[in-house]
Amino acid sequence: MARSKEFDREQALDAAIDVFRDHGFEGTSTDMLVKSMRIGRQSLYDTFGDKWQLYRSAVERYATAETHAHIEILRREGQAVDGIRQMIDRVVEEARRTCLGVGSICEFGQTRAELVAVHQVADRRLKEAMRRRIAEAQAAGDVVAGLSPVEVADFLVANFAGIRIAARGGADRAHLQSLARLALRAIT
Amino acid sequence: MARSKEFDREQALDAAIDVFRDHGFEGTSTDMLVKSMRIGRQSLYDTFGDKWQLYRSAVERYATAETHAHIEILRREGQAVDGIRQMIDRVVEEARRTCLGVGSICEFGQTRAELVAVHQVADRRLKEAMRRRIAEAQAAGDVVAGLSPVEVADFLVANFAGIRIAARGGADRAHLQSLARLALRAIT
DNA sequence: TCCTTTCTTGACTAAACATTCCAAAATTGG
DNA sequence: CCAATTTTGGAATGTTTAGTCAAGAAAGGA
Repeated sequence: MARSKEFDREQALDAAIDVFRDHGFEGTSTDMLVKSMRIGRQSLYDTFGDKWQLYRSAVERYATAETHAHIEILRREGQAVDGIRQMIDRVVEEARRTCLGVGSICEFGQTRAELVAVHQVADRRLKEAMRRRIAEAQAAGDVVAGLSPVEVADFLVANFAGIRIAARGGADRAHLQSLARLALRAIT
Repeated sequence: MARSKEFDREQALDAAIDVFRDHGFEGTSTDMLVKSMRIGRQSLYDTFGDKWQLYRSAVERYATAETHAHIEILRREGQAVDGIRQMIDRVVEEARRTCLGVGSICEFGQTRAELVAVHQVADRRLKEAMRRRIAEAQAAGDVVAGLSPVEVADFLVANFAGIRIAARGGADRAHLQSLARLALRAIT
């Protein structure tokens, strides 16, 4: 069991994630992090190395959690197409909070190998699960059969990003729901 | 006519746009700007005010040019649906270069009223032109009649962002073309 | 030619920054 | 209750930053 004195590493990381989501890497200072994480400056450096490693850890943790949440909801429903629908609905519902994945890709593109690796792992995991579920939905006649599951998964993920950017730009819920509806329309 | 000694303000702004596209606002230093723009430090402050005003001017100029390019290609073809198709193709073709519009929305969201205003103007102009062309395509039977032109325009713009993020994340041309194809499929 | 205006250059300031150091306080295991 | 371990917060360090200043070079007009 964890000692009570030591601060909760994952809880602190979650606080860091919140800050990075709102301000990006360059827009976040170590002071902001220390205050939000409610740990001493030295603890931050002892536990996470430096600002960059903390950011990398935050992105990794976020990507893992987000991927897991996606996959979980995707598989929850009996009918594959319902799982897909609920996955999109969830993106709409959560879109008000900035996505750290989108943020880090926007900020760094492919310039940091460490980040690219994190994104690749999450991307592969998510899309593999999606492809299986899409094929299932195709077999059930709920998703158009002429499209490859790979294409469909890529398209949906791109639309997640599109919905999130629209939300960050100020689009309201109805607007986002309309985007989701049309994305779904493309594949059914 | 412009004097020959004075540097070209718009040319310098274009150079600034290039830097901001790649590194964002926070990731760009005034040194980087001065070097890329090939003007003296003092000239930068005299001409553009400060780093933030320069950024705002860059985003505004970029948004205006990008909107204009979109609309121009949208209207070039005789058939409305062909204009729409070519507009999407252009996004795919240019997607390798980071979009400053997407970048600034990602970095600042709605936190800076000055930026929100710039984006709103561009957004309104582009979508108005798109709605007209979409209605035209619907009348010709090339775009599904059951959808409102407003919805379709919003959907396409969101997919532009999705395609651009995918490209920034490393997707190759074939991947982007597939995204474009599916987006078009949703509305035809 | 001289004068005015504009651009450049490099040095400068002052603040913010990430990171390290240190000593005190807190917490735990024994 | 003691000793080892951690956490903390403030001070210190050295770098980077945005922005200013002042002297000089280039150009154009008279």
